[in-house]
Amino acid sequence: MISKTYNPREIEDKWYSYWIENRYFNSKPNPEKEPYTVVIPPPNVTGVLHMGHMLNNTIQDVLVRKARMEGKEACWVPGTDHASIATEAKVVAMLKEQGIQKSDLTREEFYKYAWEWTDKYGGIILQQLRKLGASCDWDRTRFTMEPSLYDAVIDTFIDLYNKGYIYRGHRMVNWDPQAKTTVSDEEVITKEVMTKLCYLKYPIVGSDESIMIATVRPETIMADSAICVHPEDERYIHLHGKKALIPLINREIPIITDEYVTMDFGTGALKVTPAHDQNDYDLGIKHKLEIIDILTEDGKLNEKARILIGEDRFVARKKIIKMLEESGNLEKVEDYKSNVGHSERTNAVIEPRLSLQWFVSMKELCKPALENVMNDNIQLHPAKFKNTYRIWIENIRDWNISRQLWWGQQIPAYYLSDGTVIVAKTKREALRKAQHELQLFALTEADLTQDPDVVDTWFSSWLWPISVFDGIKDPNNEDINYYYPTNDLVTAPEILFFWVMRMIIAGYEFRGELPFRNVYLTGIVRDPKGRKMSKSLGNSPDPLALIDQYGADGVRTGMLFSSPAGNDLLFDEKLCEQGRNFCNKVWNAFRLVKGWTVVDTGHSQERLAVKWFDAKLNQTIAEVLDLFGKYRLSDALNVVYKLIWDDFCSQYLEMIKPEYGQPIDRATFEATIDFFEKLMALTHPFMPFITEEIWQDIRERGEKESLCVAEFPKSGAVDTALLADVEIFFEVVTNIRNLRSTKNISPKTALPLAIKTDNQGLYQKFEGLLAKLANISEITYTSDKADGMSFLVKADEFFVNLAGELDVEAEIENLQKELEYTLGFKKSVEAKLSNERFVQNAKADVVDKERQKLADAEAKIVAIQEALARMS
RNA sequence: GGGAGUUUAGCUCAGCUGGUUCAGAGCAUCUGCCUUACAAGCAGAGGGUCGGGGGUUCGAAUCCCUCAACUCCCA
Repeated sequence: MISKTYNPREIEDKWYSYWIENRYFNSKPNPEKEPYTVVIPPPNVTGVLHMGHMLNNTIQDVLVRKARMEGKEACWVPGTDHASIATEAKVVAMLKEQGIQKSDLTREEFYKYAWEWTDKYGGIILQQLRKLGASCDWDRTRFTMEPSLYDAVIDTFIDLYNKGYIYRGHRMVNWDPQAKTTVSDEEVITKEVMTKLCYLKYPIVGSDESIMIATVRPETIMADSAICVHPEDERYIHLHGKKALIPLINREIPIITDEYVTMDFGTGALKVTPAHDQNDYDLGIKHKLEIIDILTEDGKLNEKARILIGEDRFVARKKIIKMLEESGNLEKVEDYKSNVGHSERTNAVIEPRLSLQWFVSMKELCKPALENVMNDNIQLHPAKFKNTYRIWIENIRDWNISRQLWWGQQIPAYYLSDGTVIVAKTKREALRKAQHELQLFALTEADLTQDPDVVDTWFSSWLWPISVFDGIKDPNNEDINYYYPTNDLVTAPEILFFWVMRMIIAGYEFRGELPFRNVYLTGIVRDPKGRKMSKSLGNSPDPLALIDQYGADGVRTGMLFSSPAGNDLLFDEKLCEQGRNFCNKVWNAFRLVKGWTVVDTGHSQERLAVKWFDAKLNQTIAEVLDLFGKYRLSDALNVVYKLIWDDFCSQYLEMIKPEYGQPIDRATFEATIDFFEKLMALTHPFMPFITEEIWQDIRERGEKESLCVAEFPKSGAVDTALLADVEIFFEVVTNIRNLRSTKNISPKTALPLAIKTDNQGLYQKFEGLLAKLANISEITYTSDKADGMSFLVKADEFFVNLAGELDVEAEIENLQKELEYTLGFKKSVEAKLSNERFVQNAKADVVDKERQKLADAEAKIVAIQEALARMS
């Protein structure tokens, strides 16, 4: 006895183990097959599966499973990212709980803890992906901090340094004074904060006059290098070239002009503080101003400030306002809303700070990355992202790659006591270089100090498509030669720049080739109200709980139903419910077919139904393949959904279904099993578990057979004439059912039908099916009229004898409505055709179509008018 | 402040290079059904001035201009 509802729990683990045991997901280079490669966007090793991963990995699995079934050597490489900031933060927090300070540990000791932590919690997410059905080659699991990938990062650093792309320089960086590290732009969260806008008077040297500036950072006036006004600002023209005095410390600074200044903001005069603001820094460079850094690395004022030394920047702000007030330099204070950057990790206010950092010069490197996306060598799906990509890459800045952290790949730069830099893979190598190239033969390893910083995490993940195949370390190995370039990358648009673009750069730089051919950009998973899913809002469902409740197949299809590429997905559990219901529908179709007894009659009783569904199936397979080619997976799924639910279940199975307890003839049965098998194959990429279960049970299978390596359906010939005829047939059926519905006649009551048509042959074909689907007792053909309610399909008239009272009035009304509509239709067509310019300008086939429409409409009008004449 | 994108049924979205009375799908809604595969279901139905305005064209949801609203990215 097969269960009335589909029970995913019993089935999913069984088949996942079966797939793993039989190593269907494992791949090795096979020259006889075309490779199909996908590398997973490595989730943070600290990560836990969330809805974004679910969507992203479902899409990858659909693509990979389809490729595998198409006979390609499918290889999906899983792995995790060491995520230096996130992981280090978690390890530091864990140590703190144990009463250990990071500063108490040596780097080596810290690493021990970090690895312990990684081994313990890392990769939970990869376990969770198995529940989803992800068909990754788990033997190939990689981690960005494992030795081989670590080496790749170091090697590429040295390579880029030697090529002159990596340099060390003073730059304005985002400084977190609490964590005492730089943070990347993406780790800075800007928040709107209420602050005070202070209007300060700077006395003009050699005059009684003063110039007023507005600032939200009065504590930085001691770092001012100039006052800047717009060159055309009439208020200040007389001050050009003069000097002003910084209040409290009375240092002289020049008054300069630059068009950068907005005349109508504040007073139109700007204090220029190159050490503590990015824009001021740029201005400072342009005008060759002095750079005075008055802050320590933990955000306190240093001795260069001359006053308030040792005070925290925010304490100093309060104090200096008071001091300025007392000295008479403070004109007024206004409340002011401003956007202030905060550290994602510590929530400290980010300080723009000049520091000595490592950079990658991007201008040259990114040229092929722009070119090859613009010319579609690498295709973005949807293509609308090309524009954004181009604009961004055209405005690219040099990439700050050093991070003041421990967990990550340590920068392979060694310093001599005089500051000389030697970039080399190891200390020994660096020493050798120093001895040979610098002739410093007396040097020992003890004289060399390695840079304590690590590289930005993206500096390792940009190698991912190469490094997972060890293509940096061993550029000619079998794997990299076979699997690279990979085929499809599936990721979120928000890391298009941080990650995707950099992988493309790395691909061309280190392999001379693109890293992947297609980039499928998913949307962001949001809640039904359109808000981002977040822990604090508590609006993110637990993916594993969803799988438990709706089944992995249900959740997978639920996610895909409503997520065209590039569109955000407004996730609602109802979608999973729909997915689950779909599974149930498939399951019950299976139960029905499975329950039939088969009899050998020597012929097929339902040849027409079989021929029709064969055509429909082939047509839909072609459509699905086309949609896959365009990466329109959501649409592909919807097409399959309708094929199964509407065409297969609602129509086909009802056509061939024997009376209760009756057997089915073998030919029809075999055809149906064949269809079912193809449908399961077509659906497998979307719903791997239920399709495998049914596929395995619907026919005898051999020992090692599996749907996941069976052939993906190919489309065959489509009998379009038959499809068109069946459409007419369906319309007749719907009309009859509609009549029943409005007249309250049970579907169980068989009704006689009379047809007035010039095309008797068409309907004779469908007599048997008409009887079944519309419960028609007998069919007669008439050249005149017959008793009963009538309706029209095309120009043919149908009479259903309802045996009850005829509602002539209602019928006349219906006919009149239809007549009105058809007359209007005819009129609009005629208007078109009588328009000379239309006939002249429009394409011939468009005009022909219009003529055909006119003829059809005229025939229909005649039929309706005849019917009306009979009624009255 | 600069840039990109979106706006079509109650909701989420299709609608490719203008051409069926072109206005579509799924979900939701309404009506009637427990019809021996499935009530997680079946049969049927209603619902939209394609954001507003203007233009090009024989013809515009589709192309152009403009206004408005929303979203994202960079500053």
